[in-house]
Amino acid sequence: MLDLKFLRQNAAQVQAALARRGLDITLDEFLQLDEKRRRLLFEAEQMKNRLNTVSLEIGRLKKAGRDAGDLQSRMRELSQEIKEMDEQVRAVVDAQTGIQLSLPNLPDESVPLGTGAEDNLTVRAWGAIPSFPFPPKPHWELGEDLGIIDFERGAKVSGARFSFARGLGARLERALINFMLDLHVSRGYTEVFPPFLVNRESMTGTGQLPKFAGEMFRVEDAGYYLIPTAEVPVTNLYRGEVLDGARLPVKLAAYSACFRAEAGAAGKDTRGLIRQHQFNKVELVKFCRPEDSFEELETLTADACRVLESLGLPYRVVVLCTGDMGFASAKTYDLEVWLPAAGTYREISSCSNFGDFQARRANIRYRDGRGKSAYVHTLNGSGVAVGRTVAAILENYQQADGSVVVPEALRPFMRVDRIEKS
RNA sequence: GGAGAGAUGGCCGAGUAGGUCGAAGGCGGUCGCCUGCUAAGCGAUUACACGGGCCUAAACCUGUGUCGCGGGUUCGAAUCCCGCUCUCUCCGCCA
Repeated sequence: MLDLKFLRQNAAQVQAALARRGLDITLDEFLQLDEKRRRLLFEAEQMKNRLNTVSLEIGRLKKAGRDAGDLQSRMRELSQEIKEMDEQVRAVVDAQTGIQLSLPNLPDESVPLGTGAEDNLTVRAWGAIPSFPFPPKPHWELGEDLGIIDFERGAKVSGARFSFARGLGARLERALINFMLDLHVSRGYTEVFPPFLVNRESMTGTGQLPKFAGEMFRVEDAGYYLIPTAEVPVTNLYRGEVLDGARLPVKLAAYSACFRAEAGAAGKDTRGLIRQHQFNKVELVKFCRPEDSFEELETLTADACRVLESLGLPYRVVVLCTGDMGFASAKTYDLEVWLPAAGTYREISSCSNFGDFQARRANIRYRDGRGKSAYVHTLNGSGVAVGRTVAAILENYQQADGSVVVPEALRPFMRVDRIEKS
């Protein structure tokens, strides 16, 4: 959410920034509502002031044993008028807040201009792209042949975009989660295990609601939402709180299952682990001082890169252009891992600085010893998506005989050197 | 699921026969004084949001709202009534 006063005073600048995102949004209606709101508010407040003043007077008169019936009946009328006025104010505020909540964050000036994924810029690449003396198989074939991933029964038991992991496949999921969490904890993150269902307020706090209801699963009766990422519960951990400035930055690492409806992705990535309704992910979340957030984004991204480097998976880092960035983000780096069978890089992590956009929605502030409180800046990034890591390991470490070598760093967790058909 | 108790400022905790209560007192914080240093002591100060004064910002003054959330009664509600949420205790059930 953008600041009310900022919107009021810098409407042109905001419109220009949104235009960089490819959005043709005018703030005219918002500004008109704002003016109307202030006008009505002022009127309502004056009426209330009169009511309060006279009510005190009535109290005094009564105490003195004098009659105040006339004043009382007049105030009864005023009280009714105030009620109607409040009704009007509320309608205007709701309309204005609705617009405010639907405006995306402004891209940082360092973000390249563009309209879509093709305009993202590669920042750097790491690792040698492997060459195979045989045609590399896609991970779903490897997984099925090895008997470690079962897509068919996933579809039977649940539906399309669900799967079972089995045997060493299941152990691989668990190993990756433990490996990633251990790595991040060793770099100063505190491990958190969050709820997977959250309420509406939390989804609004991080920006999924009200705009993106269609992308999430919801528990009908209870009204809970299934989290699309641990970002939601972990960022909302401090919703409505004032953090001790001396404790910043707060760095948290959380494993969670993630649930996404993938509406609108019909026909995309229908095979394999790339786009499932449920997948595992380890997420990094930071709360920091405003002046530190862009530096924290760099280190957060580096922390995500470290996972891929430790696993020996070739990847590149791209900075998302203005047209491809997420709703709440001011700047985003995607990590893309190399998938040999497709011969392309695929997103495996997305690291974003949200500035105070989420903090304002979720009302997360900090305070130093004395002085006023201010909104923190929030950041998060995958560290990293587990399902896609499984896919990358299977494809990059496959052998001519169909077996898969286990990356060195994972062996303490897997307790085998190689995954073979059993 | 059944029975009961509760929710007040950064924290603890007063306040219910409705009327200067944004809220006593304490702790903590900040500033000043005192002190060779520390401890202790003394004085002051210490919620947030949104408006108006104000042309941009700060400071300041002023108004409105906020005592879990939402309604209601009343000229007037932290105090009375209704609904909801959450917390705690006991019983039952359960991984």
